[in-house]
Amino acid sequence: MQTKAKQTKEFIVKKAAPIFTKNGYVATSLSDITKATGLTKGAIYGNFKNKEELAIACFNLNVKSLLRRITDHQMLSDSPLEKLFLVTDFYRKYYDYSQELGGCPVLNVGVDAVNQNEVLLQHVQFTIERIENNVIKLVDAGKACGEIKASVDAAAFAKKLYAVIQGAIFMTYTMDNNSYLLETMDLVDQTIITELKK
Amino acid sequence: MQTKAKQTKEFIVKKAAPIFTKNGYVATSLSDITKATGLTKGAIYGNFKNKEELAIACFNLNVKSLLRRITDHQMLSDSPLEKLFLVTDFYRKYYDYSQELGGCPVLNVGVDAVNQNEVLLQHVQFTIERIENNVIKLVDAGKACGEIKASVDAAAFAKKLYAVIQGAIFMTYTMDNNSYLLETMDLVDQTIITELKK
DNA sequence: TAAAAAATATACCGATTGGTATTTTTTTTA
DNA sequence: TAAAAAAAATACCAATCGGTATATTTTTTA
Repeated sequence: MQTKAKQTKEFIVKKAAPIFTKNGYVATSLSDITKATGLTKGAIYGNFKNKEELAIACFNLNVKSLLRRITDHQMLSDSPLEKLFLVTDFYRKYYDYSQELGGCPVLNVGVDAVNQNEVLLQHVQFTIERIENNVIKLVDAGKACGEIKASVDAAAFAKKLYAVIQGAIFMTYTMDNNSYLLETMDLVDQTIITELKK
Repeated sequence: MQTKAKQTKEFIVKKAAPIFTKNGYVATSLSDITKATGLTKGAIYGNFKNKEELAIACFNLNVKSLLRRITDHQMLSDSPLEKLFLVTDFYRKYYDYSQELGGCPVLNVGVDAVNQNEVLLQHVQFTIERIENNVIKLVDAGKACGEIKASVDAAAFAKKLYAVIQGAIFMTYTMDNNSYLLETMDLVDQTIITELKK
């Protein structure tokens, strides 16, 4: 029962996660983390091998809460097609929600990690694949229950869907204008209707 | 005729621009730049007030060549509607082309600058507005010559178009997979046909 | 509650950061 | 071509970087 150890470790990750998302890997310093946690470097390095291991733990925490939120939101309906609309619905509120993560972890860490940190990049790639697989399963389920055209390429749709969503997130953050997310999600809804709906 | 001065200045920017795009502002050090240029810090600081001023000059150079390429590509047709298809066509080849810029300057500097560098962010925002305005003008011209529905909201379309494009760029770079750009541009073409084309 | 173990704090390390003052070299002007 | 001006190189600065060895404190075990 090593309660204390795990508690501190979780505490550090919780405090550091939004900082890494907001600033990026290189721009986040150990002193940023000691300041945010009120702990010293000894405590940080007692719980994490190095800065990279901490950054990965932070990314994993952010992804965990993000995926939980998306999954929870999808429970509002049993229909696969409706669940797809609930995905766009989720991202309509994403600008608000993602603030507590320090921004969009997939977008920020993704851009940050390309050419900079191979391990972090692999984690982002794996996360994207997980999210796309969720969409693929929804499309397949929609086919099975006759809501979605059997001719639809689920994998191709999932790729396009997530690309469009990430673009809307980027624009909303960069322009500090939520209408990018709102209007682009409308476009996605229309695409779902015209391309997928039977 | 201060040829020498301007020459060196341009030389530094040219060498430093892809480094800033690739690594981001904080992760790019002065020693990266002295190494890439073969010059010393004295030469850099003799030509630029500080690192920020150099980063802005680098971003401006990248944007200049990017906009020139888009504009040039649009000259392949006189029809406004065709010019819109030429935009998606340009971005189908963007993964190759943007490598020489060190990545997509709008995406990379945008994500990097949010919460980190207000001045750089403003430059990114201004660039996005310029690109969107180009699209708006094309849509308006398309209306004027009867190619595009008069009911289309040009500004809203421009926002959605560029959001989708940026998302495809992000996914292609993060997944190192050009099919995101290809397939998403197909989606955009379909949207142009169904939403805009008369 | 005393001893052992674990966790945290302190103090330090060499390397690197952005930036500057000064000297040397190069270019321009006359 | 010599003097003046400009540009670039050198040498330096304090501050900060990630990381570590050791001392101290706290927690757990017996």
